[in-house]
Amino acid sequence: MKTPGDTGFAFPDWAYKPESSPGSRQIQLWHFILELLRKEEYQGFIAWQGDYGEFVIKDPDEVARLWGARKCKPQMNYDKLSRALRYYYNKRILHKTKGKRFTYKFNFNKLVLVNYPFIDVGSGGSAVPQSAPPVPTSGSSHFRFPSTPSEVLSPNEELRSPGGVFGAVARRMGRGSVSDCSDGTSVNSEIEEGNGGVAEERGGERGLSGGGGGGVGFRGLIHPRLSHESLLRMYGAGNPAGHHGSRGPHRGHQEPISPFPVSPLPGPGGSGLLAPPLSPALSMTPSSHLPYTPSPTLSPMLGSHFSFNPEDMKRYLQAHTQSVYNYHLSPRAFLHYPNIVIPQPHRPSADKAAERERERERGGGLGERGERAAALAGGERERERERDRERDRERHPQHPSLAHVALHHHHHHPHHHPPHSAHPHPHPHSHPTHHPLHLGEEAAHMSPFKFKLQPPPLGRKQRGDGQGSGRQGSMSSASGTSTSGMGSSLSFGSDLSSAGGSGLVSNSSSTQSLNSAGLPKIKVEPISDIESEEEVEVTDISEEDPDEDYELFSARNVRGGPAHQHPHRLNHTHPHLANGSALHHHHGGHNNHHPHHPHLQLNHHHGYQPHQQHHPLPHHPLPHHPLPHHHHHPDDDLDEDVFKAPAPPPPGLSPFAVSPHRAPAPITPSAIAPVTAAAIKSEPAESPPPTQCIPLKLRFKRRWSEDQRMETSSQEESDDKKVRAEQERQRNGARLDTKEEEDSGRRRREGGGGGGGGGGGGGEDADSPPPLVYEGSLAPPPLLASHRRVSAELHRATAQLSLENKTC
DNA sequence: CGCGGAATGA
DNA sequence: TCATTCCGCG
Repeated sequence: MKTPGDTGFAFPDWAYKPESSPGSRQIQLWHFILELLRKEEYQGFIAWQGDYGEFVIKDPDEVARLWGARKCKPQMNYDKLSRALRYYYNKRILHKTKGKRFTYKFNFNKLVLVNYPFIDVGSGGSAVPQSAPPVPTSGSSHFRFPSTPSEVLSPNEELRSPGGVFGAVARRMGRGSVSDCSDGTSVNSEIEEGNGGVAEERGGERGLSGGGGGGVGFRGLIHPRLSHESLLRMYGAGNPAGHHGSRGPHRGHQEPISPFPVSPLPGPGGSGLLAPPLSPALSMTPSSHLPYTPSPTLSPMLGSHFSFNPEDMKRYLQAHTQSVYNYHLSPRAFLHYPNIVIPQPHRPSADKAAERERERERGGGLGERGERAAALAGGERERERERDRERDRERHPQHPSLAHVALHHHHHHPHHHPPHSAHPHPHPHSHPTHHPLHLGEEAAHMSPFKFKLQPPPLGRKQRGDGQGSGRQGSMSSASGTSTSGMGSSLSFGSDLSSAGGSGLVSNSSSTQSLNSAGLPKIKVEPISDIESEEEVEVTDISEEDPDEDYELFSARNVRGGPAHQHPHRLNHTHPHLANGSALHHHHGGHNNHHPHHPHLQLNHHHGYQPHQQHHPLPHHPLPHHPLPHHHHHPDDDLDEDVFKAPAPPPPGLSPFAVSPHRAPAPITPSAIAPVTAAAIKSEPAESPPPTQCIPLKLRFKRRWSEDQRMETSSQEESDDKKVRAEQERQRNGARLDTKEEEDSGRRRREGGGGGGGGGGGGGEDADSPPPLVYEGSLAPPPLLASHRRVSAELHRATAQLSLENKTC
C-alpha cells in the first residue's frame, strides 16, 4: 500500500479493499439504515428523530423486513436486526437512545461524517424533512477532524484520472435502496456488475494513480476534494449546519450557497446559515464553532465560508485533508464515483433540479423497483413525493410525509407487497430517486454509503496485548507514515483534545514513540458511547489501522478536548456545563442538549456499557497523575459531548487563533492544533484549572500517554470488552512500567474508557508530511475551487450511486 | 424491550 | 468481519 516512496502516505490497505467501497456487495446494516433514512419512502418506517443522528424505527417489523429483503434473509425480524444493531454499539457506529423505544443514534461525528460527508444525518439533510432537526452535525459532534497530513498530493492528477472512471461508473450505479432479492438483485446485479467493472477499473486506475503517485494520487484526489467540497456543500447545504443555524442566533442569513433543501425546513434548520463553508466535518472542530462562535475569527470564516486566508485555507485544508486522511477514505470509493471530475459546479438549486430529474430517470431506467413502484403508484407517487417533500420542508419535522407513510403502509402491512412479489421485499417504492432535493445533498447522502470505507478491523483487537506496540508490523509502513502524519493529525487531534485539556499533542514522535515504545496498547474498553462518540467512529469507519493514529487523534481529541470542542454547542446550552462538565464530567447534565433524555444526560447510566461508568472517575484517585481532571472529564465529556451535546461554545475560539492560553494546546506542534484547541476550547479556564497547575509539558505528556493508551486501548478494545479488561490489566502492569502516565491512562480508561477508537490516524505518514505539505498545497485557493467542483461532482456521483445489493 | 454471549455461516 | 440465529437475563 503504501507507496512507498513517495509520498509516503498511502492509504491503508483496507482502504483499497473492495469491500469497503461503495460498490461493494455487501451492505452493512448501518448503511442500509442510512439509506432508508434518507429516503422519503421509508420514513414511515424509519426516520430521523430528535437529535442529530438519532433515528427511530417506527415500524420495526417493516424495517426488519426490508433488511431481510436486502440481505435475502426472509427470516429477519426485529430481534435479529436489533441484535445486529447492537453490535454496532461496540463499534461505535450506533448507540441506543435510552428511554426511547426503537430509537438509536448514529455516531456521526465520526463516522459518517468523516467518511461520508455527505450524509445528512439527522438533519435530514435534504431529503428528509424531519430529520433531525437540529443538529448539525458539526456542532454536535464535534467532530473533529484532524488535520491533514499530507496529503497533498496534487490533486490535479488525481482528479483527472478518477474522473474518467467515475463517470461511467457513476452512471451505472445509481440507486440503491432496498432491493429485493429478486428484483433487486437483478437490478442490483447490474449495478454490481457495473461496479465490478468499475472496480476493476479502479484497480487500473489505482495503478495509475499509483503510478503517479501511487497511492498518493488517490489520496489527493479524493479526499481533498471530497471532503472539502462535499463537506462544505453539504454542510452548507444541507446539512446540518442548518441546524444550528436555526437554533442559533445567527443564522439568519442564509447561505446563499445552499439553498438546498437540505434542511428543508426552515424551521429547524433554519437556514443554513453559514454553514456552507465548512463542512461539518471539517468544521468539525472549527466549524462547529463557527456557527456559533461569535468569535471573530471564526466568523469570518463562516461567512465567507472560509476565507481564503492562508490561515483559513490552511486550516481548512489541513483539517480536511487530515480528516480524510485519517479517516482513510478509501480511494476506491472515489474511484467509483463517477463524475467526480465533472466540472460544473452545480448549484444547488439548479443542480438539484437536474439531479432530481436524473434520478428519476434513473429510476425509470432501473426499473426494478421502479417498476414496482410504478405499479403501485406510478406517477402519482412521485407527485406525492414531491408534494410531500414540500410539505416536509415546511413541516419539517419529524414526520415524514404522511403520504409516504401511507403508501408504505400499505405495503407493509399487507405485508409484503402485495402484488408482485411474494417476497417480502418491501421496497415498495423503492424507487430510486425521488429525492427531492438536492442532489448535492442527496447525492451526498446517497453516496455516502457507498463510500464506506471499511474500517479496518478494529484492529487488532486483541492483538496481543502483550505486545504493546505492536501493530506495526503490518502496517508498519503505514504506520510509519502515519507517524508523521499522525503528528500532524495529532496535532489536530490534540487540538481538540487539547482543547479538552489534554493536549497532547502531539507530536508525532509521540505517536510513534508510543507505539514503538510499545505502549502497550491496551485496549480497554471502549467505553461506551461516550467514547464512542468520539472517536469511535472514526475508528470504525475509517480506521483502523493505525491504531495509533487514530487513536491519538481521535481519542484524544475527543476526549481530551471534547469538552472543549463541543463547546460550541454546549455553549449555548450550557456553557458552564461545558466547562464544568468537562471538569466534572458530564454528569452534569450536559446532555442537555437535547431534549430528550434528560436522563440520558446521565447517560451512561445504563449505558450500555459498563465501561463507561467509569467515567466518573472523575476523580479517580489516580495515583499521581496530575492531569487530573482533564482526563476524566474528557472522557466524560466526550461521551456526552459526543453524542449529544454540543459542545460548549468556545468562547472565543477562533480557530486559528491559537490560543496560547490553553495549555493543552500547546503541545501541538502544528499550529493547527493549537488553533483547534483554541478554538475548541476557549475556555481556558476550564481546563486549566486543574491543569493549570501542572506544567504544560507534563500535562502534555501525561495526557498524551494517557491518550494513547486510551485510545489504543479503547480503540482496540472497542471490540471486545473482555479483551479490554484483560488488556487493561496488562496495561496496567506494563504500562506502569512505562510511566506514570499509565496511571492516568488507566484511569482514563477506567473512567472512560475511552475511546475507542480512534482513530484516525494513522497513517501517517511517515513520510508524509505533515502539515507542511499540505500547507503548500493548501494554500492555493484555487485549488479549492476546483476541489469544490469536484466535490460537487462527487456528490452527484455519489448520489447516483446507490447501495449495492448483494446478490442473493 | 433491550442487552449481550455463543455458535455458526459466509 | 459481519451478521444471523438462538437464547437467557433483566
